[in-house]
Amino acid sequence: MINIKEDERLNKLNHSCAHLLAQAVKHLYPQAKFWVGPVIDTGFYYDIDLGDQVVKEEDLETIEKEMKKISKDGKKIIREEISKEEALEKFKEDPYKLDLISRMNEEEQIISCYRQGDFTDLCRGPHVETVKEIKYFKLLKVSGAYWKGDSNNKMLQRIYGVCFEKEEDLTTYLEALEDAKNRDHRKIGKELEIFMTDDLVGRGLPMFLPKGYILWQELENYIKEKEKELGYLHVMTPCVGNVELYKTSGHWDHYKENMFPMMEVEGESFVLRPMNCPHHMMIYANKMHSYKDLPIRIGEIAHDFRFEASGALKGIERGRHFCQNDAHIFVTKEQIKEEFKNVVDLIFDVYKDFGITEYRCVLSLRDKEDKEKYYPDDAMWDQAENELRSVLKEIGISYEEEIGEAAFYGPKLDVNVKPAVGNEITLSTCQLDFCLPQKFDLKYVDKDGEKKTPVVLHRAILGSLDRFIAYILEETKGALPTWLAPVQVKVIPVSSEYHLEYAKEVFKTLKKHEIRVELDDRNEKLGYRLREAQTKKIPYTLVVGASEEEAKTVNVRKYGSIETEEIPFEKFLQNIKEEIKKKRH
RNA sequence: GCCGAUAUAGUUUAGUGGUAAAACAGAUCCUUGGUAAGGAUCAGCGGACAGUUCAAUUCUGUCUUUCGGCACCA
Repeated sequence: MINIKEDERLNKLNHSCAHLLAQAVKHLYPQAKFWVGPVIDTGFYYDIDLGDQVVKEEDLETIEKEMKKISKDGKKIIREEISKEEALEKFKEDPYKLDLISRMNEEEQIISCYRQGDFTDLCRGPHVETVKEIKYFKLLKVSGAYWKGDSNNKMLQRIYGVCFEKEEDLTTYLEALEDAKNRDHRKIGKELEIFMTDDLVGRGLPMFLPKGYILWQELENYIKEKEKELGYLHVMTPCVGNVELYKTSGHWDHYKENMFPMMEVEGESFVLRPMNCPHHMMIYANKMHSYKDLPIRIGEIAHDFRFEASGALKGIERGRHFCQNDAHIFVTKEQIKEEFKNVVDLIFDVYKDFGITEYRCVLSLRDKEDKEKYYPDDAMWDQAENELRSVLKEIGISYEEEIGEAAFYGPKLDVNVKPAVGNEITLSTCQLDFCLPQKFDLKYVDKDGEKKTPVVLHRAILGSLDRFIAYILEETKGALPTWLAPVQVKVIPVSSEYHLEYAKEVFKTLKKHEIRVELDDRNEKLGYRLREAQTKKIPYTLVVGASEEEAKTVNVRKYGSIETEEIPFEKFLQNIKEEIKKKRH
């Protein structure tokens, strides 16, 4: 989909459209005060304070009409420059504008405004020449948005829209939005019976259905195999822990808001764990380690529970229970660089297998000013941040640094992707931690016989299995690669009366070779049964009738293709087994 | 959590101040077929709790769910 912010002409057009929106809103709601109206990747929005009034979805049409009216009127958009003093005087009734002016650089004494007819807005520009050029636009949605993005602040009204040069571009864009909705994992997950939710079970607590659990197990086995090859040791730990465990780790202080409330039983207090780092710390502490043992890599497909804000829940992409593909790697300070590189290599090795090519790497660093959130050890932080940075540079992946995004215990690398609908999500993460090992007083005996504290790398490659499944459902639109498909082959006898025996033979042989196969011997028309195999996105459909029975062949149709091929059954069996074994994109 | 919307059959949707419709899926029967929907019959529905009303699925309120955003985040 086109990125509007990065296209020079569209950027200008959308920015001007935001002004047009503001002008229309001012006509309809004279009390309106305006905050900012930036261009974003998907169009533009404007944040507006309407006092006690609220814009509803049904009002968008009225606003659009007013915008069209102003556009037709065709006023010129005129740039005006005034001094800072003049601006302060001109907008003295408008606290939002005053805020914007006061945030400008000391040196900036000249302030530019754009005027169109009866409306003037503070703005750097650039804009199109006249409002007449703003013709093919649509207001998409309205919502609340906190002023300056801070939930302690007042909530303003945000109206989203998009504008194009040509009508057909707008139509194409709106169709693409619809298309994205059809790719949404919540829709596909329901259609293909991957997972379900139920009010009675509870909000944000999805359940995997038989077909979904097959997918789940394949992914679990896949990643565990990879990890085993790399020297990971897998463990299993309980989902409930004594609250003292989390007080020791510091999570109780830093993370309580996101945890289910404490359970008090027989004088003891327990919590549902939001993560399993502390459990793995205790596993490390279970015995004395030598420097020769490090790195020690402890992995777990771990069930965790987080009390996510109700508005944040989103199918299996974000629930209150999820399963992390988690591991904690205990290393010496000297090993940080190499092991971090190993993890990054593993991430991209996995991405290659799944054909994931569109992602954004973020190096999350601490905010040096925020003394409260982050573990206070500047030397450690500096060292850690520098080492991660140097590994990323060495490997040569492009990344962005974000200040203040680090975990309280250390800096991290996040790999983010865009879902079909909604904001960017983190798929993989690797976090450096020099804090927990100290809190749990972990030690290893070094060469010189001295006890030293290791450093920990927290990492998740598939992130959470739940989220990863959501992601690949959207990427594949539900047409999963054969090795992941819950049903890999559908066998359809042309006639259940005459060809059933051979069909059963094919079915049984495939089953014996652990191919996930279904036999459709229902008394339905062939076309009907074929259609169903296609809508369920089954990778291979085998039609068998008289000629196939005679020649011991199968008529193969691959999902998404209308071509068919008659090949010896033995050959098909061999091919599919090889394909599944490869597990490659 | 906040702002707004939303809730009808297993699913996707229609409709109504007088107890509800269709398609697909399901069951039974007929149909015996060559690459995306053969036919007939049957069964199945108003998120919860209040209020207004002779009468509420329909109007109002509260709660809950889901969705779009904000904030938060694997």
